[in-house]
Amino acid sequence: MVTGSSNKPQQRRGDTRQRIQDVALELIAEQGYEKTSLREIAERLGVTKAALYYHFKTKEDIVVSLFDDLMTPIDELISWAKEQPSTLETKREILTRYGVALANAAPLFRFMQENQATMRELSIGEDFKQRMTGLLDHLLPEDVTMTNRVRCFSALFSMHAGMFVLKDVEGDLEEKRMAVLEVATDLVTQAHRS
Amino acid sequence: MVTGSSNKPQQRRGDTRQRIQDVALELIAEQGYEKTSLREIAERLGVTKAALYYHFKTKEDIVVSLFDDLMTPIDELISWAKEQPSTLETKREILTRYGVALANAAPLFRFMQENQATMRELSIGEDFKQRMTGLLDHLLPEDVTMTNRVRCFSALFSMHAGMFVLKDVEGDLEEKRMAVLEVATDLVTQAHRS
Amino acid sequence: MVTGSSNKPQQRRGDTRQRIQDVALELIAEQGYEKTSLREIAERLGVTKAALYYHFKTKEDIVVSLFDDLMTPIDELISWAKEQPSTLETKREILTRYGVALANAAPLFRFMQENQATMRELSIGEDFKQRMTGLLDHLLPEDVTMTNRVRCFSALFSMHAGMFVLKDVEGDLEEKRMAVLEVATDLVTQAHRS
Amino acid sequence: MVTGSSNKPQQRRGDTRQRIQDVALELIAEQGYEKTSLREIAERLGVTKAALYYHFKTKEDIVVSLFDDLMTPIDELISWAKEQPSTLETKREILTRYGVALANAAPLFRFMQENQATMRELSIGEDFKQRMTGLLDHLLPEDVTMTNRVRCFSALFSMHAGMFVLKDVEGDLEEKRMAVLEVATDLVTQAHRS
DNA sequence: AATGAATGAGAATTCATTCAT
DNA sequence: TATGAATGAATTCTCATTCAT
Repeated sequence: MVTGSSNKPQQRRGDTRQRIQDVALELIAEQGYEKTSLREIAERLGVTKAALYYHFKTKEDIVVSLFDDLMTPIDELISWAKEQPSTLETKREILTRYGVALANAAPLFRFMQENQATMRELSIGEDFKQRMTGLLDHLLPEDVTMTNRVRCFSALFSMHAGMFVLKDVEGDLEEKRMAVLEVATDLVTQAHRS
Repeated sequence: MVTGSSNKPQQRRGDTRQRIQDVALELIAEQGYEKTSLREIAERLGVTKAALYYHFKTKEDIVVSLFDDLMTPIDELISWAKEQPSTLETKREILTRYGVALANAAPLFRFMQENQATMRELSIGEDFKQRMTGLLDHLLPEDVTMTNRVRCFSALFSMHAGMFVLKDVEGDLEEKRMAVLEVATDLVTQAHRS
Repeated sequence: MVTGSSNKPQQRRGDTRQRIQDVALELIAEQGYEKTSLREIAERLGVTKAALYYHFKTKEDIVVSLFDDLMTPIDELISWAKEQPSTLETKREILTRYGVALANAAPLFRFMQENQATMRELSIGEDFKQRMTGLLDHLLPEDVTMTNRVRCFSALFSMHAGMFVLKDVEGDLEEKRMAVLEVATDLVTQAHRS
Repeated sequence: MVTGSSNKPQQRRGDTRQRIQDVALELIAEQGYEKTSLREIAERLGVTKAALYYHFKTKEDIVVSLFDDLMTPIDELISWAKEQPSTLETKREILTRYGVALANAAPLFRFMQENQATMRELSIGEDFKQRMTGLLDHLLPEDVTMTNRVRCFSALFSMHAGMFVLKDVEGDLEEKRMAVLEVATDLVTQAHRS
């Protein structure tokens, strides 16, 4: 992930902003938002706290910036879904694609999953909830009973909780991913047929 | 929620410890663990910070004490499950009872759900994970494929995530609860039959 | 030291005051005055902090009370010295007797030695300094040069520093005590003869 | 003692670290380590407590830093002693030089003398004891009886206790210093000859 | 002779943030 | 593109002390 063409330890230039984001994500996913201090981030990067403020206006800003990269694929997925017919096939494809997006931004989802209290105050919380609702709309069947709604919700939710919760279950990672996707697909399928 | 019939702020005697727990739970569930300061708790109670330290050794201790009351019903549920035959009927009953325990300690589950990063460092994190695994064992079918494991996990998980996530879905609270229970039961049933 | 006629762990009665003093001395000698809290003393005794306040007015009071027992023998020594002729023989006897007093109250002297900064603010500091000066007067020769004054001071000082400083020198305790006394006597003898 | 010629409180730049050390030493020597709070140091300097933490990691760190400057001359003295022949002349010179080092760092020695209980927990305690033992080795005669050991110990000890203890004895400071040195030299000489 | 409950003052430390250079 | 120096506000926690019972 680090390109590292130079050999001088501190001197990568131009990519500082990116490196801040990398380190911030890593630390925050591991320790939580409030437990991760700017001092810690700066230290691990070998720069001063003040340097962080050259690149970002506030601590919150750093986190928000992380989500910018995440939201795009989801927005694209929603756009794509909007133009498809509302078939079971489409719904399955949505879940599959969502699984890919999720795998590509695993640490970020972990952060979201484990810092919900923080998310709520970080503006992005609301942003994300909207995306989820957006996706949900495309999974729901015509017959929107409460049970079906829960089923679809559960499908989505299980997908991005599953990854982290299953961490300490033995078994191949890819196998787990498939299993999660299967269960989610089942749930949506049942909703569709009921 | 506070049982006291009087509303004079200072005059209840002897129940301070309980009142600290009540207020702490309320605030922490709302704002998260790290965002909730002892000053805030004390102020809302009309006592000094030092008073909190008379009743609890540390901030962490307050939270841990909250979980003591929660763990008991779950432990009892596990004990009960241990002595039942491993039938589908039993599994359904487990979920039903779990749902009750969950409803009785809703704010605490909300806290857990939304402060997972914190839980991990609060010792109780591990404690709770063990209970979950304990329950899971009694839900799993004889044929433990990965998919089935995920199904049961998903059932359990959906139950205690569901309550809060469905908060802003319109509909009667009791109806939602029933729907969640139904979906969870379905998942376990499928695992059992597969 | 503890009389212990009863067998119930907490129930020794009547001697609480004494027990507070014992524990306080022990802890303070070990950790210093400010580092030793009343909570710690109370806990080690199995009583509440409030109980300490039944027996002593303040924390300082506890320490002051310890010195009451110490000062008496020294005062007696000074009184005795006052009535002796100012011979070398008398001076040697003073040192010998001082050595005994010192051995009898070793932990207290250790406390004094190691908490001088505290002593200065604890009133007793001045009290003790007066005693020292009183003793010194009886050791000084007629010819009071600065050097002789230092010699006598050094004698006295070495005696009550010696014990603790020599702690980690190998050798029999009694042997060390004798050596210290010998050196002190030498110093006073030289002053006397010069 | 502060070299600065100006008396404007805020305007010196770049020397803050040094100023913190100066003020800390002054206050701690006067009141003891635990009685001196960072607030007090900061206030007297006209900066915030947080500024202290920019320059030093902890309160303990401030004190430790003070000793760094002190240890060097003593280490040099020991090194020097190592290369001299073990004659009486050398030993006298050691004491003389030690007296100089002592005079140059008087407040620090006063702090050590009066806060021994604190020193023991401040790591530097052990450091210093080692230096003392190092010096002692070069003062001891070939015939190491317990009495001789005490004599040398007493010599060293009297030197750095003497300064402060003699504070309230009337007489010229320089004269006292000479007297102390004389008595110490006498003690070592006797040990050498015995 | 002692406890249970509390207080007020203050401690050390940490944090996000700012700004002149 | 950064750093060095600092701040203000907060935090957790500890302490000696008090007082009604």
